[in-house]
Formats: sequence, structure tokens, C-alpha cells
Amino acid sequence: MRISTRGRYGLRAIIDLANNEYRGAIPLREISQRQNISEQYLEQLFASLRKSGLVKSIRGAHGGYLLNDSPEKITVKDILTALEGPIAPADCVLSEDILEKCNNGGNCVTRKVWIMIKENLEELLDSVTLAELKAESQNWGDYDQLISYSSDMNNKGVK
Amino acid sequence: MRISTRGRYGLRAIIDLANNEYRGAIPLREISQRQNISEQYLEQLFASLRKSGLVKSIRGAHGGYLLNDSPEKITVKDILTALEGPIAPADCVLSEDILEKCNNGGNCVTRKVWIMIKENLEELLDSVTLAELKAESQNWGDYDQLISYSSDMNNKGVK
DNA sequence: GCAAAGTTGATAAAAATACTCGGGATTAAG
DNA sequence: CTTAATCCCGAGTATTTTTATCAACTTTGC
Repeated sequence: MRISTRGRYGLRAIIDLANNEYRGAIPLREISQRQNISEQYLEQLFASLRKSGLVKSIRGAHGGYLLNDSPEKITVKDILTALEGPIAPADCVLSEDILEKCNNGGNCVTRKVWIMIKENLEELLDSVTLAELKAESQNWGDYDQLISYSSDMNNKGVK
Repeated sequence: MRISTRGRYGLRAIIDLANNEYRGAIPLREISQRQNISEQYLEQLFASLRKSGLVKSIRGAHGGYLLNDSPEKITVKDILTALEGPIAPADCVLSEDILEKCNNGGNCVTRKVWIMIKENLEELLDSVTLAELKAESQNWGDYDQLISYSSDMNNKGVK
């Protein structure tokens, strides 16, 4: 039950963006430096965020990324789903197609457990918005400083 | 946010055990056949369950496994934790030792999210007992038949 | 035109996962 | 006491997933 670095870095990165976009489009280079995540990896993460419609990009010189919606409308579930794919403890709760391949046809005790986990987690993550995380991070004073260095253990850092 | 096959197979296996132990110690061979999980893999899973005190073993001919406690006292959290390790979306919620290595010293918005997930999940999983799963599976009639073939996608089956 | 930025696809390295294998120890039954 | 059934344990391996990195390309402001 771990969240991969995609989700962990990505959430940090989009909070960083939310905290800075008042200045206009934010290039990944900036986020990379503040969050100590390689620019190239961030590119991958923001590609996912963009395809999910959470951020929009402005190309060319002085370009960068902006939130595509107000932070109040973006939830942690949106963000983690964009980065890690659907919340599904097991494949059989992912889609009906896959469920059909299962000989139990859904009459399976364990499946009920996976569905319970999925629904519980979705509700929880949907209840927290990016706006709340942004506000909270700003309460601590200089947000950029606080999370300047990796908060995650397996961050290799920018080279 | 996936549960590995250890957790998925293991939960099925211990439900199977709960459903059959009224007959005495159940050898893994039996569970292996009913659940279509290789005996050798089951050995690994039951080693974990035994070390966590959830099951006890009887060695020698006519040996096998028994629950070490009444099913009412065993929760899904106990089972999944035994099989997959502690529920921790990120390392920084795992132990104080690891947290100390984090430059933020815990003042980190994302960490709050991971703690929230952890606590929510633990409470949820602790609220479901093996007794409940057992009862539910028996309501469907012949439990053994119903879950005879893998309910999981990446089960290679017994050779 | 040039430099700053996003876009894309390939690929490589590392880690975790999902098993398999072989031998050893224990014990009930005949 | 022998045999077969069973658990026990440590290695080893194959596969998949994760975590990146790289290079080439496109877009655009100045």
C-alpha cells in the first residue's frame, strides 16, 4: 500500500505550482530547483497532469505551467489518480471487463474488501483540495524554504 | 495503491483456512488445490502469517495449519500487515527514525496527506474481522467451489 | 534567428515482486 | 523403525514495475 514517487513528487510539485502561479506561468526548471526533483522527471509528471486536465502549459520562451482550474476544484484524488492511475487495490475492481475474466463473477469475499478500500480511499482523497494544501503550506511561513529539500527518502536530487 | 499478490492470495488463503479448520489442521496442499495457488508460494505466505501470530502450525504427517485465535479477533488489518508489512503510503510515516532523516522535520503538507491515508486505512481494515468474511463467504453456499479458481488476474495457477 | 521552454518516445538502471527449488526436520501411522 | 506427509528455511531466478535519463523536436517571445 505505498504511493510511488510519481504520486509523492507530483503532489509536492503541484502544490509548489499552486503556491507560485500568481506570478504567471511557472517553468519546470523553477519547480525542479525548489523541490529538488530532476527537470526531466518533472516533465513526465506534468505530462500526466496535463493529459488529465489539471494543469495547462504555455510553450515557448517565458512559458511554463499553470493550474487549469481553481485550486478549490482540484482534489488530492484528482492529482494522485492522474499520476498513479485509478485507485484499485486489485484489478477486479478496475473495470467490468477485467471482472468478467474472474471465475467468481464478483461473488467473492475478498473483492468486497478491495471495493471497500477503494471507495473509502476515494472519498477521503476527494475531500481534500489543493486549495487546502496550499493554504496550509503557506501558514508555515516560507513554504519554498520548508520543502526545499526532498521530503522523500529515495529522492536522488538534481544533478 | 495496489495490494500485492502476497496480500491478495494470503487473504483468500486464510479465509479458506477459517472455513475449513473445524476439521482440524489443514495442510497447505488442500488450500493450494482449492485456491489454485502454488503450495510453495503458500508456504512463504503462511510463514509470514505464523511469525505474526495469526496461525499456528502442526508439523509432521496429518499436520497443517490452524488459526491461532478466534476469527473474531483477527482483523483484515492484521492479515494484510502480516503479509505486506506496515500500512505506510510513504516512508516518512513509518517510523520516527526515518522521519528524522527528512529535512522538513515533519512540517510538510504532503506528509499530512500520507498520515491521513494511513490512519483512515488502518481504521477501516481494523473494523473488518475474519469472522465476518468467513460468515459472508459461507452465505454463498459452497464457498470452496466459488473461489476454486483464481479471483486474481496474475495467478499463474498450480502446475 | 536564437534561446527558453514544453513534447515525445526510447531506453537503461534499479528495485520490488512473484515465484521456484532443494534439502532438512518433525511426526503419525502401519 | 520405516515411510510418507507435512512444515521449515534459505537461496536463487525470472518478471514486472518503478524511476528515472537522454536526445531530438516543436513552439514562441524577444
